[in-house]
Amino acid sequence: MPAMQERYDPSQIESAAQRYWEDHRTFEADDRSSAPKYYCLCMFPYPSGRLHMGHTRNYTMGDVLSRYMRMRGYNVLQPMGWDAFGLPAENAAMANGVPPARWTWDNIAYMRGQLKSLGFGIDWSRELATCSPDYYRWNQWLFLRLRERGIAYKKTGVVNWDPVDQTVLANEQVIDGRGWRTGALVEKREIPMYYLRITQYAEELLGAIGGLEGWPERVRVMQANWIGRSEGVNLAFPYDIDGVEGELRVFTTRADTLMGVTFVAVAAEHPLATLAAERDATVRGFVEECRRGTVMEADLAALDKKGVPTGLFVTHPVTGERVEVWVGNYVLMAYGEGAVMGVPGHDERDFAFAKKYGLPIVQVIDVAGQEYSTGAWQPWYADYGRCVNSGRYDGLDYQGAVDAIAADLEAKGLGRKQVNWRLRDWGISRQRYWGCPIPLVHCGSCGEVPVPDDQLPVVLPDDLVPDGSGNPLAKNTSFLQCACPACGGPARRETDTMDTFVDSSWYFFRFACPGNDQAMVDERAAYWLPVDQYIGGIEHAILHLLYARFWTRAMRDCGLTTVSEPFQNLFTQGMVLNDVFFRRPESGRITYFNPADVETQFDDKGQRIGAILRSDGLPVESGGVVTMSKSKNNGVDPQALVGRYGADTARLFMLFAAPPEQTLEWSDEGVEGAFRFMKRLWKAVHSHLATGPAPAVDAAGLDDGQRELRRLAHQTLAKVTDDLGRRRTFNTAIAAVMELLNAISRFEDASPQGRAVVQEALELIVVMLSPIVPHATHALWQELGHSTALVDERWPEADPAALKQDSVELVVQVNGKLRSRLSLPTGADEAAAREAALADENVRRFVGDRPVRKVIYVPGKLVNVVA
RNA sequence: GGGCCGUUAGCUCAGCGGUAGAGCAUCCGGCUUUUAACCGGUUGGUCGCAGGUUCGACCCCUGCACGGCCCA
Repeated sequence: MPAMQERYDPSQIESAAQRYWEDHRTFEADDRSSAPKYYCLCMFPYPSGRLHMGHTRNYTMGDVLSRYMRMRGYNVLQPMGWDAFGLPAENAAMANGVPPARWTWDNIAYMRGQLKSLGFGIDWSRELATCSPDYYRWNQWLFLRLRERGIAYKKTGVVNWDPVDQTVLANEQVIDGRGWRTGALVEKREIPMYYLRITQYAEELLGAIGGLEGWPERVRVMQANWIGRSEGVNLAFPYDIDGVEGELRVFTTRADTLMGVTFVAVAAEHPLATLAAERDATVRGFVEECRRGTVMEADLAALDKKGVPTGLFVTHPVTGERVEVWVGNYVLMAYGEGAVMGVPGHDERDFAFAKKYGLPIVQVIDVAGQEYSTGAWQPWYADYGRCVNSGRYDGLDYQGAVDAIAADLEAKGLGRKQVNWRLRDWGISRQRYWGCPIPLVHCGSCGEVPVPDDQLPVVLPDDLVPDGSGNPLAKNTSFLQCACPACGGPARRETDTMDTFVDSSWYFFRFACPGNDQAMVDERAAYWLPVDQYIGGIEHAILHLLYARFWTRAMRDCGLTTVSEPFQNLFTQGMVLNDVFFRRPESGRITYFNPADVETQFDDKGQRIGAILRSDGLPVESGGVVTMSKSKNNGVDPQALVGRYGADTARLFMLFAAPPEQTLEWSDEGVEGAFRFMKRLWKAVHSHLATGPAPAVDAAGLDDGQRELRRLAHQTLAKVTDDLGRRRTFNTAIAAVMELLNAISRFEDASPQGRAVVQEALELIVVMLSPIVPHATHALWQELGHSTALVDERWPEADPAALKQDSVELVVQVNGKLRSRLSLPTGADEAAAREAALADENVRRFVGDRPVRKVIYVPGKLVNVVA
């Protein structure tokens, strides 16, 4: 072997290591193995053109776990693919006149190269793209199975309609109620769409959250809130308006407050609101205003509560009194019955509403020891208590009142107990081109006909260029025209495509069985699923994960898998932030400058005092630290980083700079620091080797200094093992290795055993860092005299003998304050510790004349003398 | 409006009932035919605020303040 390069040269080291892994097909996973399997999956990217730092961070974490588990002896699968359908490709097509397909495949090719340059241990033989017919044919196939089972069904839904472009807009294409291209006021339109009956699984999806022990608590809470089960009473306020009889239905979780109802409020789209709007211009104006307003709960909650009376009255189901109907801007048609009962005495929102419009407020719940006043809202008004002013329900508690009222309503046919869900069925139709075609045909004589399985896939033409005016599929006769599969007559294909969340709801199954053109999944999926570790951004905590959990169950009920929960463990990594710099000219638009072009200025204490643009030397304003984004021009290009410092430095910095679950603030100094560490490591090995081969460690013959370094090395191994394996805190693992390397450089013992201990410690460092900086460690392992490839090594165990200490230092406190330290032999008992502590000069001084009341002893840690 | 998370050295973070630590930055000193340099040392902390529990609280509890993330 040629002598080791003194200089750390990442580009040469990294291409050599990557070539080795590729030549040896190191990361191609075995579909059957006697070793336990480990399926490590990162959320696949949308092929937007370039990897951003968030991807890089995500995939680095997945790679560390994959490589670590591989060294623990697992049969590891780490695949990668592309979430390749979606709107950005259509936007790019419009901007550049290039078909979405070509744009997408070009992006994939580039980004694949980026991922390879970062050295991720991915099994590329399983790569998939959701825009490929081999993949999406199974979307279509399963859709047809779900349709047969009544899980997929058709009903009308509301879409955003741009009247100028004559096209349907996605929610993100509507900005302040206007179309993003035309600026025209967007209208709501009702059109037929396909839905998946996810609500049929609501109970199961909710109940199973309790079993997701490997998921972050906050994600579980978010999912539970999203599904939103609530128990209550569905009840009716009958009415007779101009001889037309009907019932206004409401759902309430607080039926115990029914006797406190002083009004009811309905959504702007509610039939009674429509009726009132026909007769009253004020109502009509208000309804219009509401329709343009938000449907987001977050906005609703912060909204100024507004309403107008309709002049219509309904009958209270218990008292028979007249109750006026209001239209409220805070009532959602899509939730519950689109109407709520107004109980201003015990609902904060209703209270504010009643105050604003001078509606009566009645106390009907009493909480012991509390004084009720209609003057101002008190938080306890919403608490459970006993009924008052409620006639025959007086004195009942919450459950008693709900039971009694529900029973009375049921007897009258005016209500019953009900479980209500916030979750709604999943609308999957998109009036867009670049997506998976919905495999249906419309025939004049047979109606809607499914495409037979043997004619799947319905292939999306890949040469169309959308122009913004509607779905190009609807104008493409070669796609549109077809023969009816039932009667053979002329028919028209469905032009709606599927929501891209469908594509990502099962890609993890397909990674397990690539290449199967006969079935959606096969027995290989049974081997690999469920995913052992799923890693991705918190922004997918709700929709993607919920849809995947649902789709997996749908596949299960079609007999395709026995798995119900696709993701055993979930890890959500934090986002990557960076400084924002800008100038705002007196007139004109704000301009953002990339932090790479800005120089930060410090005073002589190192405090940041300002920043200037390099190109003109003039100051720029700082906008704080926010998520990297195109709009703020504060992204850092992973490729530039790899080119300048190498993949290992990029990986090291991203893992070291912040705990995995927290946000990471970009710092060029931090990157430099990581690079210096790589050089230091390289040099430490080089200078150690320069003095010739080291003998084996003779554990029994070490002096104190040697034993101490060896103990630190094994302690570090124990910590890093725990940090990578259990705690998943890569930053602390790296910090511990840094400390060990510092200790090695301070260790000046050129004796044979001194050098043996250094050799062992350096080898441990190289092994411990290998999942994190795999390229440099691959090279260093061989420099340290091994003919094996580091990636195929087993993870070592800390030697218990090396960890043992002869003596322990005990902290001695008097009344909880540190006053002294003791060194005692390992295994000294309480009596010895107590005796030594009480004999200590400092302890005696602080205890003084007072009698010792108590001595607290924590073995191996401390003695606390209470006087 | 609600839910969740955070607040420890100038910065980024460890520590989660028992000695307040690391990396980076600063400063000082070396080394160097410096130019993607390196080495040694130094400085730096009412652990957000106020109560409570405890022999003992950065750590547990309560309240408050500030910041972040999420809510078709």
